[in-house]
Amino acid sequence: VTAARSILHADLDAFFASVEQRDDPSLRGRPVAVGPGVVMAASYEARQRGVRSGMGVAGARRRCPGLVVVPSRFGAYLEASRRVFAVLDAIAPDVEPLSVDEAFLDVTGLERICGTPEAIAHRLRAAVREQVGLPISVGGGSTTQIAKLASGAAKPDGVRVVAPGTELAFLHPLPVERIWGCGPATAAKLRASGIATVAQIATIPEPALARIVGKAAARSLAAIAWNRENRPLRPGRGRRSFGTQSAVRIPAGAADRLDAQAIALVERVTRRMRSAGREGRTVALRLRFDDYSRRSRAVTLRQPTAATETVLAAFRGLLDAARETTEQRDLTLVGIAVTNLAAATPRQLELPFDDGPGAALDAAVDAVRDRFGAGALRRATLLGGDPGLTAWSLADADTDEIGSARDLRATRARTADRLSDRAP
DNA sequence: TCTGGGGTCCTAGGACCC
DNA sequence: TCTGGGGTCCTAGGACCC
Repeated sequence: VTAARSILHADLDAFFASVEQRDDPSLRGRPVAVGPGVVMAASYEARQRGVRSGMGVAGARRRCPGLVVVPSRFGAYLEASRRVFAVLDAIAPDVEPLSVDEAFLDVTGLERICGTPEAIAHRLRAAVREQVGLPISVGGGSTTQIAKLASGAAKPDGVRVVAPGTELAFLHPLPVERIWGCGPATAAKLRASGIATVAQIATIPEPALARIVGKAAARSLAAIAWNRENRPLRPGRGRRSFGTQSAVRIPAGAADRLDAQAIALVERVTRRMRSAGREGRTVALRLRFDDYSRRSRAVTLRQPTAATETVLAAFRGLLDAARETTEQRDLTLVGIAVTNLAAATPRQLELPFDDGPGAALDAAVDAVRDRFGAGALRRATLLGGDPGLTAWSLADADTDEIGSARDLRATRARTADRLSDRAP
């Protein structure tokens, strides 16, 4: 027997659009869409007139003549997101980010100290409103599924907590596509078998359900329909991949035009990885064609890397491997993802310090050239200089753009001074 | 509503190892 | 030469989410 859990799901309302309305008072009360091209977020005023995210901007304007379309400002959204998460982290010990604008909070057992889930939810909303200036809705319940659905019911700008014992009454009338995790493919299979509501899922024996949607999906749907789902929260697990993609229009057989795209994609993704201090071992190519079919190719390297040249070489190999497909169909999207992430390992050597700082420096530089090649060494930085040990980190051209031989000499002079200070 | 850019997870099959 | 059971890693594709 496990104790009942108490989960909150906090979800910013029309996130990007709300940030725009917060930062530009003239947008408040007006229908706003964040674009360009495709609606990435629509304010509630715009939603009332039928604007939905994912719509083309042209279609959105047709439905909603007064629509104000503003360009997206991802920097501002990330900053707002960071501040919201700071508020959430102060409210509950376990916070699992689901995306930039939503998170689960585990408030199990906090009742005596912090109040009921409702009370916590109201406090959370007030804090986000005061400290970040954004509307946020909060749902609560005994499982992540219930909390997630409840926050949807709470929108906009509200709270909804599903009381223990009332979960099935809340769940069962819902159409199957409202289930978090039941998308178009699964919903279509269920509908084709005459299953339209969660209540109907609950009445079907799991083996029969498995024949419709497969074993794994059946197990998870059955658990949800009886509110037995017990997905644990995964606070602070960190990202699993870096990726970037770009919608293109490249006719069949014009694969030579892909190389410029490839370089741009690889540079963008490796730069982000380096500034996050991460490296990855698996490089994946994603292609989409004009009929929306997709192809992917992947390769796993022996060592994790975030170096542009290394990733680019791998990516070009994948493009080559996919050549037959790009020769046959028009390409509409090309993307890259790097997975199998690891923390970037600083290139670091530890050397004995027996013969004084000058000798240690020279030995370090020689050892580094030996180990990583002369070209790799652009700058050396002292990490620590305990008597007896020196530690150096190195940057190659790819991880440190300002590295140069002159910098190296300057660095050596500086570190030699510091080493003398520490020398016995 | 015909489609942007960023992610996550699952599954099946093959290769390889003991 | 044929044959277990168990495990890991990798690739391709699919589904789903915001």
